[in-house]
Amino acid sequence: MRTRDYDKQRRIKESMVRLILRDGLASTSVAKIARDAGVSPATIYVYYDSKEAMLAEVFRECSRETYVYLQQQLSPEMDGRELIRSIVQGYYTYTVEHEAMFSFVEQCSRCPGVAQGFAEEDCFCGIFDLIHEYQRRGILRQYSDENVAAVLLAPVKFIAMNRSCAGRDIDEQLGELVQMLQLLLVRQ
Amino acid sequence: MRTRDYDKQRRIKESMVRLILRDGLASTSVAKIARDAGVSPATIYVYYDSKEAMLAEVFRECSRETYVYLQQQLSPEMDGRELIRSIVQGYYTYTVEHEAMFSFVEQCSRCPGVAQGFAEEDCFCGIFDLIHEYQRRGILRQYSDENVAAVLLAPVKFIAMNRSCAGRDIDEQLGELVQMLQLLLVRQ
Amino acid sequence: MRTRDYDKQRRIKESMVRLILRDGLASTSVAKIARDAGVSPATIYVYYDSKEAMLAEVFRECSRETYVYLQQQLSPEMDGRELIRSIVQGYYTYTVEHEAMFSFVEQCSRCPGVAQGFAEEDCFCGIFDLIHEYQRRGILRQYSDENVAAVLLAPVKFIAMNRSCAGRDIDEQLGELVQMLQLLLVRQ
Amino acid sequence: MRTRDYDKQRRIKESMVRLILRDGLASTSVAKIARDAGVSPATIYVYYDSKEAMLAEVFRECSRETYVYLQQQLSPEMDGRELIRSIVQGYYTYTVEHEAMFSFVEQCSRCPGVAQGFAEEDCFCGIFDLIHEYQRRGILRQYSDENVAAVLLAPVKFIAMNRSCAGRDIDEQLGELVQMLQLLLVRQ
DNA sequence: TATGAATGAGTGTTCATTCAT
DNA sequence: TATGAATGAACACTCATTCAT
Repeated sequence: MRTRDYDKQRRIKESMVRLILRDGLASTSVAKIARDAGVSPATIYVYYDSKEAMLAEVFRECSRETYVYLQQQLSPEMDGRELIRSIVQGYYTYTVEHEAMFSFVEQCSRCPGVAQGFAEEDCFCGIFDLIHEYQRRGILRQYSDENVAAVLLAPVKFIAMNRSCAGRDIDEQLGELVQMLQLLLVRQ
Repeated sequence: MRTRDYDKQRRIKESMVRLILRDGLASTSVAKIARDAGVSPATIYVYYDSKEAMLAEVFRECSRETYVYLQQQLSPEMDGRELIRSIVQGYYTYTVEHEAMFSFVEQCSRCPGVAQGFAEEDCFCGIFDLIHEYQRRGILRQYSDENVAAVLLAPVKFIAMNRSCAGRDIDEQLGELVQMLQLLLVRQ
Repeated sequence: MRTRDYDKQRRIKESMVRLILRDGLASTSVAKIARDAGVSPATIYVYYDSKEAMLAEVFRECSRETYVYLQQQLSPEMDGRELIRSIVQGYYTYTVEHEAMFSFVEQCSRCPGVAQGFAEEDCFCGIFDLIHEYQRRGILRQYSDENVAAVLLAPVKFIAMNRSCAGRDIDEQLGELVQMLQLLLVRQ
Repeated sequence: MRTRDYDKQRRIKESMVRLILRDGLASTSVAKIARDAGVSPATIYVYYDSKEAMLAEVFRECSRETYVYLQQQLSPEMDGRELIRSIVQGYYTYTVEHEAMFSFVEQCSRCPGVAQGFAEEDCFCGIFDLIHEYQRRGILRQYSDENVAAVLLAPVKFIAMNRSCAGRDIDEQLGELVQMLQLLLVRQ
């Protein structure tokens, strides 16, 4: 009996994610993904029950990965300002360096049936644990988790998405955003 | 000769926007839109050159509308804190009350070929004029336009999108966000 | 607006029926039918909602046609023996001359989902009216409708189906069957 | 070396027959049969060269079985009327109790390539031997084999197929049919 | 302007079968 | 013998678009 080829599955995932960045979710068909991954369309159905199931599964995987990466950038030794800087910078770097995965997640999260019952915030919980610790120690202000997540992540995403048409220097802009969020969140 | 029927065009737009909220961009076909709008598929091509052109055109219209509405909520008589509150509250209310249009814009904005060469920030310029005025008068802090837009809009969108799974009271959360942004942007 | 081309629909029906005789129900695809009928596969869906709906609709049409033809062979002026002879001979002739339609009906009638809720006997009712008249006049014996239909139709179908491998003369055989059924059904 | 597992082959056959009753020949795939039988699709090809060969082989087996069963119901001690009754009743009982097998045979018998070169009558030969004996002894009338088979089997099949929609009592109907065939075939 | 008919190209998915173990 | 992986070809069906009226 032939055994499962996990490299094949990896190629399928990567093709899907890359093509969705290039052509958009609506224009990425199973046949295109298969051709790009160098497998038969039927092979995709060995690994996934349906296109939607594939999208949903990879969507969840990618969502998790982002936050796992982000968490690895952080350590309890950092002071409050460093923590904010690392989150903002790390999240930005990730979205830019994993542009395809990021775009894929963004598109899936707007798509009914794929993102169903999945909240981005849930992945953020590991980071919340750290933030709570800082809040308990009086280093960060005591805002609600939802709003902390909202101001830490959403503006970065906004900047990452609009970065191509921005005239000014992106590092400078990001630096300013870090300052703003430090001012907002870190108890002086 | 019959004249162009603007009611028909309106119905087409509304059907498209509503169906994209319900089924997603990828699952909304010209035929479905036509059926929902009560016209023939061919009729849609009287008003638009192609599906993509239709998406792009309505996308631009909807994007503009959001900011027109937002601007109407604001007046130069407001003090700084009121200004921030109005922007945040107005934007939130709009996204919730025009859920379909908002979801439509979000989906299109990730879609290459539809959102091509269109930046959300461009629509924001009317509001920037007002903000610049407040900054000149020393009421608001002098952050870059990009970052001001980022912190004012993105967190609201984030909250609006995740509002269904939030345990806590949404008004309370929004109130806190307003306070945070007032603290951040308004010179005390 | 282009109008419906009923000749096209006729060709679709005929292709379907002919191909099902040649290849069997299970091996007759929509694409094959379309190719044979000289239309696009998509065109078939202008006239029918689905393959199953098409089968069911044409099945009903064909079933009805058989009995309409049969009824036309009969007249109240016939005596009892002539009536039996005409039914048997007419039914046999029809199945042989409309072999494709007959085979199509036979295959559909075994297929769950196509023949659902359709009884061959229902089409026979016009002929039953005539038979009842003969029974009332004491010309035919008073057997139940179901058994009269069973002995009049089923053996003919049986012979028609097995006619290729029969060694003996088919007309002679049919003649004998007529005699048997006259003996059975006509009061002497 | 493992030996051929006849239980496995039996399960494959049973699954095929059962599924074809439930879903129809056209909707019964090798994969479904394998899943239902609890084996791998590849295993089916250990026992059969192809799907068509499998259908043809099991079709022949099932056809034969019916007549073997029927023959067992009969004995030379019976008088003419008993013989007719036993054939009719036995055949009916068999079709009802082995509904799946019966439906399977019926569907295959219309399918070119499966039923090719196979006549139902051939299986009937054992019974013909007995019937010939009765004819020689002057108990049954001297009709041709084809017509005897036609009137004995086809009406029963007809009744069995339409039994669900019949309003009247099925035993009563079958009793009448027996009487009719006794009248027709047994020399008084 | 407005339309239902028509379509070639494509959709997601399953097919019967073979491969490698 | 027995299998899950793998597949090219086919499946039923829908797509965005154009045609003929």
